[in-house]
Amino acid sequence: MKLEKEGHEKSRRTHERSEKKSTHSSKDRGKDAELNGKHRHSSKKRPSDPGERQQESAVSSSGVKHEAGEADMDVDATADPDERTRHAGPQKSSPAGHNHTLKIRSKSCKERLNHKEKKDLNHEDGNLKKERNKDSNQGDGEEKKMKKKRVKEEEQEKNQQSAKKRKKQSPEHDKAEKKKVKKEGDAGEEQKKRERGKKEDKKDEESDKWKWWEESKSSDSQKWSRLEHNGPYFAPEYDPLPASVPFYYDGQLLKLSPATEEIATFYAKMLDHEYTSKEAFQNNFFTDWREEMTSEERKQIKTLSKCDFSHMHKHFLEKSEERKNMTKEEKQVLKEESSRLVEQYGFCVLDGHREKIGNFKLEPPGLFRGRGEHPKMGKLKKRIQPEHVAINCSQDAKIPEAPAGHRWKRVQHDNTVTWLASWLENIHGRPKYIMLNPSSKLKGEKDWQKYETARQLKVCVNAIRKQYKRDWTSREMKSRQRGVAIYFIDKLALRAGNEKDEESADTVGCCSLRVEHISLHRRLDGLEHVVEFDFLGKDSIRYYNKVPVEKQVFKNLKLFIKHKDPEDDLFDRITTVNLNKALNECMPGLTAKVFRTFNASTTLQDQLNKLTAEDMTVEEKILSYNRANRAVAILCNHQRAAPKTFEKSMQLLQEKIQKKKEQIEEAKRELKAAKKAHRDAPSDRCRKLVEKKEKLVQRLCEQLKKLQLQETDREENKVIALGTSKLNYLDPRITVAWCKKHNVPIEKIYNKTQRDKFTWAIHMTDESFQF
DNA sequence: AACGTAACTTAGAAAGGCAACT
DNA sequence: AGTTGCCTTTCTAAGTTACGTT
Repeated sequence: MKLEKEGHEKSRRTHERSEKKSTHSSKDRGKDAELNGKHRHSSKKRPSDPGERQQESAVSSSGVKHEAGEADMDVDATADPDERTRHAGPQKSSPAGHNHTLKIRSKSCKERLNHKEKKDLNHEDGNLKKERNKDSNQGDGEEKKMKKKRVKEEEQEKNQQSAKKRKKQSPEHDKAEKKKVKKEGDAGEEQKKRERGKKEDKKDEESDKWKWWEESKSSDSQKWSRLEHNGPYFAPEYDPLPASVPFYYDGQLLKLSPATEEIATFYAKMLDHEYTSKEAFQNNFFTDWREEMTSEERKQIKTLSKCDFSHMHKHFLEKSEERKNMTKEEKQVLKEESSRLVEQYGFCVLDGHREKIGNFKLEPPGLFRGRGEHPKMGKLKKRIQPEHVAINCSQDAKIPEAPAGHRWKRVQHDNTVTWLASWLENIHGRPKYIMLNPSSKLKGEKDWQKYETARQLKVCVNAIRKQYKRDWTSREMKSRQRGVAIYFIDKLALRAGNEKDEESADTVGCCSLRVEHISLHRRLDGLEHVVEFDFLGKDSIRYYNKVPVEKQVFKNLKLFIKHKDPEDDLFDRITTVNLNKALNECMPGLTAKVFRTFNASTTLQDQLNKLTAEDMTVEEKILSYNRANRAVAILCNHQRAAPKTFEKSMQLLQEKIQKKKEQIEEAKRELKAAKKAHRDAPSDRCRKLVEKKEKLVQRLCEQLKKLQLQETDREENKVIALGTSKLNYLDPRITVAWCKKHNVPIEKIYNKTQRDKFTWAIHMTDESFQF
């Protein structure tokens, strides 16, 4: 009974969600659920105790048993990463039509659903029997918690110690650290430092760098011992428009108050962006704008369409033109100014080392631009005042000075977090932070750890795959759904897919997939059991993919969608929370996103091994690397808008190719003629001419090949973004090892920023590294 | 458990800058 | 010298996950 109710609970939420215009708060939803679900128990809680569940399940059916047998015989399709890359990936999309179908969600089918779904699930649940493994790890979890607490306390005590005398590891980190630090003892460390000192003046930049990866890893919860910085840089005050730039309302000249004018300029600057043509954008903007007006202005300005921003718009175009046309000297002055800013605000001192800050500039006010169909697009992002900003630094540090006449919201000394300053953005009311640059120790160490976790998954992934395949035939619906969900996450590198509120764009990940996002094809394009995915993921990027799946998965999906409406959750019994909990029990530190890292890095390693040959030129090797990189980007669905100049530059390239072809034709004709001449009247001169022409043809053919390669490369890259995976998913040690092994200069693969971020990997990796 | 929130990672667009072409 | 096209950097939105509270 409860199981069935459990399912309703989540489906119910989706229904409410589709009623975008309704004013229901999330709290109301619960109430509704109770009212409408007459047949259900009134309790909303989901069963937590497996024992509780046992009683609810009824007799097993032969059907389920049968299925179980089949599943065991299924082959592991996931094992072949090649297959994975082949299937995953964006196809040419028709976003307009797509959005249309996705957006239309029927409005109210609560009753219908309740009834239907209940009936069906009832049936299925009747077939579910006692859980096989009823060992709950609850006790285990408790213990872990306690242990963590103890460790935390221990760490707090050690807080006072200085950075250089790094404490020995707490028991929790023992394992990880042994792996990482086996090389150097403290003595070696010291020696190295001294040596470094000697070289100091030779290579300023090099010697200055903190080789934190050569030190033993510091604790997990204590992020620093000492932290000092100069606070954030505030956006410059608003500089009012010159009187020569008019604003008209309904044909009448209107002098706006500075505050009102400032907001008007935000809109004016965006006038030729398609954003401003959207109704939601206009409404949100206008509402927020009016709120900031003086009462006088508010009385006058009532309709956005009567506002004439065109002069402002023109003014800003001219200004940017001016900026472009500045002389070198003027540009130089600006450059120096900005580097002074970096000098003053761009760095902090963390545990005695100067570290780069990532975003030391506070976000300036402006209009919020969400991605996709964001309901809040166009809203006013307010100016951040010092009174909104919290500062985090160490107790003994000099507290950054707030701008004259202002004070900070608060100053804290919390070394369990990494941020230097934080504030609440006013659009969603969520905190934002000023944190360190990716090249910093704090970020680097975490990054390293991430890849180590992914490598751990490599060790136990087979067991996990076995487990989720077992779950496909579980007698418990929840387990089946979890099994299929983890399978998707593993095979397709889907994101976890948290629930979202209506205040954001309607995008989904694995756990939040709805019935409407998949279609099942018993047979498609000569393949069996094909699932067609079509949904908007993070950043409203479309995921479209047709994937053949195991028969048992297919059967399960059919079961999951039975009697559900398109806008119901596909996985109505699971959430990211309990999915991650289950994963964590398989392997400490394992969560859904680890699969993405793991599969991405594994794919890169495999592809590199496969695509690189010793006899290749450096250029060819780089091409191979990019191909491998692209396989990963496709797997992770990293897309970009096609470059604006794509068609044009493609055409240019094709013209070049055409020309080359013509050249080849001509050269061939000449060759033929030369050969004929040589046959008719053999001579040394003729023979040489033939040779010369042969070489020419050969050379031209090679050039053609290169161009054509470039063409396919560019075509394939049209909507694929390689950067994201390179920066976030691919263990840099794979790349470094590959470069060393194949004598490819690292600069050809990583640009400056990337080298900075991955300095640790570049220093510590030798060519034998395998992910 | 459910919920809310904090902290941190991941993401694509836009701006900026630079070098190769015309 | 101006233009074009590509790559890098900056910006900040949008995810995930951990954790505390109710």
